[in-house]
Amino acid sequence: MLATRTLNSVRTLAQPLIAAGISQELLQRSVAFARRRISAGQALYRAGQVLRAVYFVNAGCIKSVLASSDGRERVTGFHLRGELLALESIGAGTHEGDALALEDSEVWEIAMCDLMSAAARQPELQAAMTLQLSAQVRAERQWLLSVGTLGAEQRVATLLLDLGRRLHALGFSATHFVLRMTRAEIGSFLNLQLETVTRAISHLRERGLLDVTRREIRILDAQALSELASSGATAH
Amino acid sequence: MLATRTLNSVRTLAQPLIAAGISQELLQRSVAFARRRISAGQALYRAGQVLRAVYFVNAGCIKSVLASSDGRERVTGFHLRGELLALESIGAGTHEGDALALEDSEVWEIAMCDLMSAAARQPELQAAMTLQLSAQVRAERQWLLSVGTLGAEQRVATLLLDLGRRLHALGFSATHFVLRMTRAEIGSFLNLQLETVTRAISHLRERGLLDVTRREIRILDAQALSELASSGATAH
DNA sequence: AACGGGAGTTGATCCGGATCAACTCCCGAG
DNA sequence: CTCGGGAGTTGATCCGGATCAACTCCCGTT
Repeated sequence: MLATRTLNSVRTLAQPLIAAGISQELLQRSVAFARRRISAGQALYRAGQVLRAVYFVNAGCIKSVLASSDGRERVTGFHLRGELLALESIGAGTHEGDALALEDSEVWEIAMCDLMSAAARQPELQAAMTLQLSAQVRAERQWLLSVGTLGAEQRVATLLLDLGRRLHALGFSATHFVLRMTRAEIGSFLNLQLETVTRAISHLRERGLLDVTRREIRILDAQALSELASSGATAH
Repeated sequence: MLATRTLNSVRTLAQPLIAAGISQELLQRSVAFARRRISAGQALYRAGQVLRAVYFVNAGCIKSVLASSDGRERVTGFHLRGELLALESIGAGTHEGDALALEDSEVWEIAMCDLMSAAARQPELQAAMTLQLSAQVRAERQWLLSVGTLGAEQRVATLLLDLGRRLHALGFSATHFVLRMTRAEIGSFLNLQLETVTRAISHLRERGLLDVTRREIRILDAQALSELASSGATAH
């Protein structure tokens, strides 16, 4: 089955390691790590905690959340297998945000001190980290552009297509999957209210682009969806 | 004169090198670079061009712009002395966006091949790049949070305070400066229309927090301004 | 089986900022 | 000096999404 590739230059919203140059294999032979299971709803780490490790998501789905001192808060990403968490907190000493498991998940915990010494020994690992981070900056910028430019429906469509694409890259169906997050979490990520997310999804369903039952999504017309997602900037 | 420090934990919107660990001095002795002058309005580089160098801003003001294939476009940053440009395009091979001088500026051009070989020789330079990039990711996230959470006036206030803070760090006044960018460029950065920027500034003036004459800004009550900037999320 | 509660849906209304439309002001070119 | 045009300001109106308010539905408990 061929990937339902979008035609336009939509970049992926998160940055899987493989694309960025840190192969899982390079990690495995370069540094020691410990497997760790987190059950749904549990925190992998919290904002402000001392940065002791970075985490490779091996299974499940993790959301990262950034909160400001005065209570404002936003989901900054949904992370699937193959993504690296907390790397951006290197240099800060503490975690910048929370990471919560949306379902039972497994991560590989890579102790900071091991990572640092391995990176010092192995220049290609250090270089891979640089690549990984620069790709993350690019993804973040692209996302900022999308959120700022697209209307509510377009943002939702973009997210659904992106999730499908990422799941497909992991061997799952790109068009039929189950959301691991609530409407509120989607809204927080897309900078929309949960009602608006619901309405956008409903509208996409009415137009025959999707089939939806609670969290279960079936993309019926990926082509049309991706055209919608990148169509004229209705701004907001 | 003491810095008009904001009380809350506002992070700087851009990431000066010094804070992130690449000292200017480390750069100077590690790699060769060429001085290059760009006059106002000229491009330092354009999206899609092959990434031949990264640039250290030594004087002036440079804006970076990200555009999507379908015409949407956003200013992603205003860069002053001490900032490094195009680092996030490492690994992409080509520049992700345009960089335009907002006034006559000087940059130090660091050829990619030199940077790469220097980084391979000097682990601390490679590590510094990692730090720089991770700080950039954090700044980007913080900004995403702000733009998504704050109302128009709060965003404008945040930007003005931030510019003041950064200028102050360079030895200039934090409260009296001249904007190098148009209202439209500010709007593009803040995800607002230019009229909205104008109105926000006017309103801040009416409330006695600012004194404004075209591009000349005088912050009269930094305290109140910073309280406003971080006050309750009126969302948008 | 009844209950309770979180998640999702849908409708009505409101509002912040976008959009459209004149203006003014300043600056640079001839 | 005059002229032209880009930048900024201000007002009027519109609209997308926020907000408020019922609902329904599903699932897990007791």
